[in-house]
Order: sequence, then C-alpha cells, then structure tokens
Amino acid sequence: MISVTFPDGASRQFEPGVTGLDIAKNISPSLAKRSVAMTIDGSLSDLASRLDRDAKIEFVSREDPRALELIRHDAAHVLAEAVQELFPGAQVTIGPVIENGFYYDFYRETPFTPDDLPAIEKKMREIVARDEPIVKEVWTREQATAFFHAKGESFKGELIEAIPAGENLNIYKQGHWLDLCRGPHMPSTAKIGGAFKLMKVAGAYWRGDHTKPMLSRIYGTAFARQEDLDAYLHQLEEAERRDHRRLGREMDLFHFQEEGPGAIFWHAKGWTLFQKLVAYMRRRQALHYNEVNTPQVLDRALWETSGHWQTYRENMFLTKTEDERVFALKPMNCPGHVLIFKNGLKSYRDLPVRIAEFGVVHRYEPSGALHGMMRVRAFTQDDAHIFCSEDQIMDEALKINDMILSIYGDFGFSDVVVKLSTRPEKRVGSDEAWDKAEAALQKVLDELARRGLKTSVQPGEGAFYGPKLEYTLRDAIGREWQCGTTQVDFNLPSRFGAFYIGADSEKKTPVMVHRAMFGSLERFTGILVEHYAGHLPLWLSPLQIAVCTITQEADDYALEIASAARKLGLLVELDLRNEKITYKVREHSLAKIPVLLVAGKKEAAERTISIRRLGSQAQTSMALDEALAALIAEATPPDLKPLH
RNA sequence: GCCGGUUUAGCUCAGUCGGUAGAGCAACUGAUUUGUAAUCAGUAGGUCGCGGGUUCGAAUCCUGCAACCGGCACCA
Repeated sequence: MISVTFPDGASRQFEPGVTGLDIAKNISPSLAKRSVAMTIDGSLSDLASRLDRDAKIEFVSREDPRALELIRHDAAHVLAEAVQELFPGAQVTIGPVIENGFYYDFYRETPFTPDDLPAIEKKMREIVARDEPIVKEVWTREQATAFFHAKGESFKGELIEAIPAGENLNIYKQGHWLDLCRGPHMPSTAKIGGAFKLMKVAGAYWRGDHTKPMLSRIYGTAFARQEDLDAYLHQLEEAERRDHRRLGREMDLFHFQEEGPGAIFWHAKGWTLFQKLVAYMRRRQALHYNEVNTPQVLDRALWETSGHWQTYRENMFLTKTEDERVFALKPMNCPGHVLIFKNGLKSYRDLPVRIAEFGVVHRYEPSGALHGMMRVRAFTQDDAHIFCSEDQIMDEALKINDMILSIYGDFGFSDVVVKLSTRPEKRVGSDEAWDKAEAALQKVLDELARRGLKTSVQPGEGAFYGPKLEYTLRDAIGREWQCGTTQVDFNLPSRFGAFYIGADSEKKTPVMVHRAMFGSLERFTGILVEHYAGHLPLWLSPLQIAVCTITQEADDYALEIASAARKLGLLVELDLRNEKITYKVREHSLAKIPVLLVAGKKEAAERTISIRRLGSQAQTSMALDEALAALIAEATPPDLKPLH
C-alpha cells in the first residue's frame, strides 16, 4: 500500500498503481467530476497518472489558475486536430503555451491566411463539443518513428530524433487524432470550454532558425471563463489606444514617411519632449561625466580597427565620396570616445575617465524589424564610456545601476527587469578577463536581486567584447524593450592601442565600460508615451497649459494669465477662439494638454481661475497667483525638486 | 531579411459585375459671445502607395517595387 497525503494534511492508503481519478472518485464523485488534473508533489500531472509510491497530491479544478496552461495546451492540440481535419497534408510541428495564450506551428505549401481562421475556429468548437477523451500512451521510439513517418510528418520525426535515447515517448490521443507531447493534459476536449479565440497567423522559422523552413503559425488564446477572455480582448484594445504611434499622431509629436524608413520626423511638440529628456539627463550626469561630441561620418579604416567593418558592416550605412574614399555613418559612439581618450597621455590618477555623448547613431536594421519609435534606423543614445582599471569595474557598474534605477524611478517605472548576458561562443579576450567581468556584473545582479528587483541570466547573450547587464521595460501591450545597459569591454581599448600610465610607470590598457541609461532617447520617448497613455506629467509635457476663454470679455485677463505663466517658464497655449467652452475642453483634452485654465467673466472679476486637469471632469477654482505657484511647483523636474 | 496582411482626402473608413471616386470628423469661410468632451450653415480638398501590363475603358484584373501592420529572425 502507498500513502497519499492531501493538502489538508489528511492521508489515505491505496494500492500502488492507483490513478488520480480513482482517488478522486474514492473521495467523492463530485471531486472526480470537478478535477481536470492533479499535482504530484507539487508538479502538474494528468489525472490518469498512476501513483507507485507515497506522494502528496492535490486535485486541480478547471477554475484553478494552474489549469489555465492545461486549457491552453489542450486548445493548441485541438487547433492542430482541426487544422489537420480541414487541411489534409498540413504537417504538425510544435504548439506550446505562451504568456497570453498558445500557438501551433504547421508546415504547409501555402501558408494560412487570416481568412482561414473562422473555419478553423469553428472546427475547434466542434471538436470541443465532441468531448473526445484525451488519453496518454507510451510508445517506443520505433513505433513513433514509424507512425509519423507513415503519415509524412517529417517535422515530428525530427523532434523524435532529438529526444534522448531511453526516454519515454508520450503520445496523447484525442479521438482519431494524436500528437507526440510531454503533457500533461486534461481528461477530455470539452474541458477546454468555449472561452477561446484564434488571434492571428504569422510566419515562424522551424526551430527559430532563419536558415530552416518557414512554418505557418496560428496564435490563439484561451481562458477558463468567457469574462476572462473578454477582459483580455478589452485590454488589447486599451493597449492599442495607447500605442505610441497612434498617440504620436494625435498629440502631434512626430511622424514617419516612406522616404525615410525607420527615421523620425520630430514635430515641435515631440522635439520639446525629447529636449526635456536630454536636459534632464544632462543634469543627472553633469557631475560625473564629461559630455563630448564625435563625428557622424568616419573613415572605413577606423571601423576596421574597431572591428565593426568585419562584424557589423551589414548594419552600417556606407557612403563613398567623389574621390572614392569610403566612409560609414557611425552605428556606435565607442570608437570616437576611445579616440578622445587616446588624445593626450592619461595617468592611472585620471581614472576613471567618463565620457558621455548624446550620440546620434545610424544602423541599417532589417526592414521587418522596424517598429515605430521603438526600433528605428537613426536614434540618439545617452551614451557614455568609462575608461577604468579592472578593479574599478564593480564600483562603476554599481554606480551606473543606482543612477539608472533612480532615473527610471523619476518616470514611475518599477517594472524593470535586469538581465545579465554572459559570454557568447564567439568572443574575444581571455577567459580570466571574462571571469572577472562576469563576476563583477553577477555581483551587481545579486545585489539588485537582494533589493527586490527582477533579475535573470541570459547565458551566451553577451556582446562579443564583454558581458552586459540589460535593463528592460515593458510597453503598453507587454512587449519588453531593452533600454539601459552596462557592458564591460576588454577589447576595443587594446584594438585602438589606448593606454594609461600605471602607478608603476608602465603602460596599461584600460577597461572600457559602455553604458546607456535611457538607451535610445527615441525608444524611451515611445515607452514614456505608452506608459503614461499620453498623459505626460506636467514637467515633461511639451505644452503644459491651455488658457481658454469663455467669452471675449475675458480676453484681456486670459492674455495676462498666459504671459504671467510664460514668464514663469510654463509652456502655454492661449485659446481666445470664438467657440463654446465645451468645444475647447474637448479639443484640448484630445490633444492631451495636462492643464486647462478657464477664464470667464466671473474669473476676470475675481482674479481667480478655473482649473480642469486632463483625465478628470472636476473643476477647481483658485486665486490666480495661488494656481500659478502650484503649477510651477508641479512643473519642476523631479531632479530639481528640493527633496530629491 | 522571411511569412502573411494592408495601402482610397489631414484622420477613420465606404466604393457592387472593370464604366475615370464617396461619407463622417478635421480644415477653410461666415454667422453665433458661448460656463467645462462636438453651435449652425456653406466651401474646398484625391495622379486611389509607385512603376509596368491586360482592356475601348482599371481604385477594381495581372505583374514588379516600396512603405506600413502582425509575427519570425535580428537588436537600443
């Protein structure tokens, strides 16, 4: 007999080989009916799994959050079954659960189009209605290979080959259809319920490798309850509403056009916002960094020295002059900064040398990668390079980290993930140097984790010259974007022959720490717009106040307000148009102007002002001087506030 | 770069079977002097993404290219 313990601490004895379903039935028929899976010693498992030894088990109902991945995984299988029923010859590959749903990749001569989705979804609902029992079988490798080979499923065949010898091959059957799958699954297709939806089709490379065939991927999502699905779809709509590309147009910040793919046309308001960010960053780093500026176009020879010509050329904009000399637009600022460091003899006493630049870089990104302001071909980095000794790396990296977090905090970002990317296969430099660099960054990462930050490690994802810490933020629809970064580089300084004189009078090669905090000013602006849903805080808003009159009789007073506010440094628009106040309120609200100051006859007589804030219907009336003082205080950038 | 989709007025979108374009909003003009998210009336606005082709005739059909959108791959 084996002993099975339940969450409440009670335990019961069963014959070895008893299934979860048997146990549930033994407890109560309703429990058996309600359960779609169980956990065995904490890990999710089929209800039909057999127990051979003592274990702690817990039954999982369909409504349990842990069942969500089962619902989605089962939905992926049903999607595959539906596709193969409707489109004979479509080959199955893999169909995992992902963050907001699931997908299944198929191989098919003609890829699926969005028009195919309704029919597939309809078929899926049929399969769910059939309530096909989902049954696991364990096959031998030969059996599985023969089966999928006979069906012409070459991709599955490849997957089977990749499974280590000696491991069981699990086959999950539902009705006449079956798939090789790790599981677990729910007992039958009806458990999926009706709260699912196919979302989109997309191409995806087999095994994520661009040298391999392109598969046709169908994305879907599924939830336990219809209201959860509805809420999710609603959330997607909301995200679309705060998409920076849409808000950028509505707020008149910038535009793109065909002639400059991946290049931003900044409008006056957008550029004001951009410059506010630059000014903010300048103040933040003024004490520790020396700001410089380096050439936009540099000779090919320089890029050969840096290694960019050999490893980065396909991403570079090249230009040839009349006399056949080849130049490149800089894709990075580092070589320029090394040259500034090299210009003049440096002593160990000078270290660390910190050189900063709001450097505009051009990168010829693949056309398919472009994405609004988040991924462009010309962008501005708040870049800096720190030339220091090896034993200064740790200290510098920690300082950078503190500054990045403090800066993100000023913008209300708390959902920051810091990722350590370690040595890639293709790299330069000695293992000892890598050990030191990674250890330093790992130490920083540990410290961050200790402080409660989300951290992770991405093995092999580092730059060829060194490991890096990547600071990522999320956009409106949950996409993660890398912003800040700290990279440790043992390579470039020596390639350029940069050195300093050590305490022993010997020439030493400095270590170079690359760092950016916003990363790309353009991307950061995009993230900000989405983060605030266009409701920029007063200090960032490129147009802070609209002074609106109710009647022309208030024009003089409104003029006085506007000029007083402008004298105080506030960005003010004066709206004296002969329009109804409701019209003006609507228009300025749509333009996302943070503060509306409304003046009518009453205000003019009393020297007060009616204040209406973006996003609120409320109006408050206040003495003019008082209102301006409050607005000035609010419009002060966070780093200039007394308590910063 | 790869797969799929899209491209018609400043914006959002109609446009049937191939017969050389339409709405709402925005803009402009006039009237309205207005109390917190749309006052009324009128006017103007388009080489239908670009280039080829088929046709008596192309926004519509075929074809090449570009940009954009969603993914993949790549990356700040």
